[in-house]
Amino acid sequence: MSAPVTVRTRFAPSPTGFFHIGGARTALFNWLYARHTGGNFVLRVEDTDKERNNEEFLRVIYDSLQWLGLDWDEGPGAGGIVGPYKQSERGEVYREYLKKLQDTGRVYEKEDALWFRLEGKREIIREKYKDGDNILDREVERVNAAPVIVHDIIRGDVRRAEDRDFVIVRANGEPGFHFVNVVDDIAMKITHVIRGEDHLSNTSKHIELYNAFGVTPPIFAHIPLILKSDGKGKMSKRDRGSLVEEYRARHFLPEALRNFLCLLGWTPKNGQEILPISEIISQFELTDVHQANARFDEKKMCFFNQQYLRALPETVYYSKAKKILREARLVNDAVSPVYTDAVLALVRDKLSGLEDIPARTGCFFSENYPFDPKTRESLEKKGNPAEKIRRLIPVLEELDNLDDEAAFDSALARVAAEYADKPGEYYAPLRFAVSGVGGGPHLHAMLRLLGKERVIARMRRFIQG
RNA sequence: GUCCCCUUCGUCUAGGCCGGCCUAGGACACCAGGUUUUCAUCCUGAGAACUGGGGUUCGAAUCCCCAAGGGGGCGCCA
Repeated sequence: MSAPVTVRTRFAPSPTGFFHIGGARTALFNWLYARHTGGNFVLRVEDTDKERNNEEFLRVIYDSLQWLGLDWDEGPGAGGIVGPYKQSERGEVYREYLKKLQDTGRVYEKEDALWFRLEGKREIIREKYKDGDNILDREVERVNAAPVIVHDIIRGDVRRAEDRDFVIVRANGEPGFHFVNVVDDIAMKITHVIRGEDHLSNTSKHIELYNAFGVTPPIFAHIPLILKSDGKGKMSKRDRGSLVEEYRARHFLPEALRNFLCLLGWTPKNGQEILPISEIISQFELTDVHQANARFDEKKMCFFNQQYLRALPETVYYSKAKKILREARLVNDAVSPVYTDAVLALVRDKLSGLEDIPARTGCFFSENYPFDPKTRESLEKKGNPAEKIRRLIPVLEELDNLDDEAAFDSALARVAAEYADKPGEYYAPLRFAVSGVGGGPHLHAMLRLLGKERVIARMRRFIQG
């Protein structure tokens, strides 16, 4: 019996671009597994390539992780005993491990860089390789190394042989990815390496390094990739809808995105799709993660967002929605909070997401709302909307107010009867006249909230415009 | 080119390890009806898949082999 070991997972982003969905899902699975096992989730910044790194990208990563609720136990801002957690600050650790590796006699210098030497017979071969879209030809030294086995929780044992030496310290003196990745996972006592399947082929290099260091490799779990919603290949930061910060800017609910991401490559045993994170944490197992890549479906993502929006407590909804209204400059301090709340209550069940709020509520906060040309066109096919509105004005003026729905309906029915129309033909034009759009909340509730004076003024504006 | 991974409805998937309960279930999307005298809400319903070929077996979506297709790697990027 070996002593129980605390699980330590890590997310090791490289701040060379914005934070995309694939990275977020990798972070999420690492986080979930750590939380599930009561282990630690470490954040490590892989910023060895100084040319391509940038503070702003780093900020985006921290913010996005926090927004998604993926808190790290160790890492930048959180401290920890195996730091520092930025590779740019770990030069000493790398020098120490480089020395260890050099002592094994497996390191040699070529063209100012330091290389790791594989063991096996060597031969020079010509091989074809891909450079962008071109297939080119080159001469390389191939090593007939013994295959290594990657013990992968998700894929089983994968055999793969490395066939060429690789760089561990670049000519500019900076240590390279394979080296720092392995060194840090050793030094940080990482027990489970959960990363995208695109790293599976690299893992044989990593195992070679672990073997050279005389260290037992961690447990690997190569998770499936997220493919773009349409077209070929995996999702990349250039694809539309691939950036976490984009969903944040669009006021998606982070819990919804997170829940949706969980389901890309993993399914709860009970089949329930929308479930609280505590439930996901308790059900999450790496052995249940799928092997096949998944395509990102933004429509389903939106559905999740809508479901989470419906379930939001009222006070949370109001406060998030008001923030959006202020940002969109639809309301300011002069607008009554009671009126604002009433508007927000009215539109809530029509929203597919918080991002719809400005469009859905605009007509409640301005008398100069635009008229949607498409709706106008379809109304005009069924008759003359302006004429119908003109007929309604005197009748509505006779009412004391618009609070009584029955009184309003019967007034409208009288007009319809007078012109031998169906009452139903008057509702759509009236909605359009007072809001400028074809859909929206319950018509009567809208009229009541606007009040008789504003409604009639709006009807007049419609006739003139 | 080469190595590695994968392959159930349009998409995400259940089932596969322990072959018969699968005339393959759910979700999103789509389509059709209905309700709401407006509506992007709600309700009901329909269509929609085991990549192909061999094998093993009384019996295969489920096990084995091959092929095809998809994805990824093959950087002094990470």
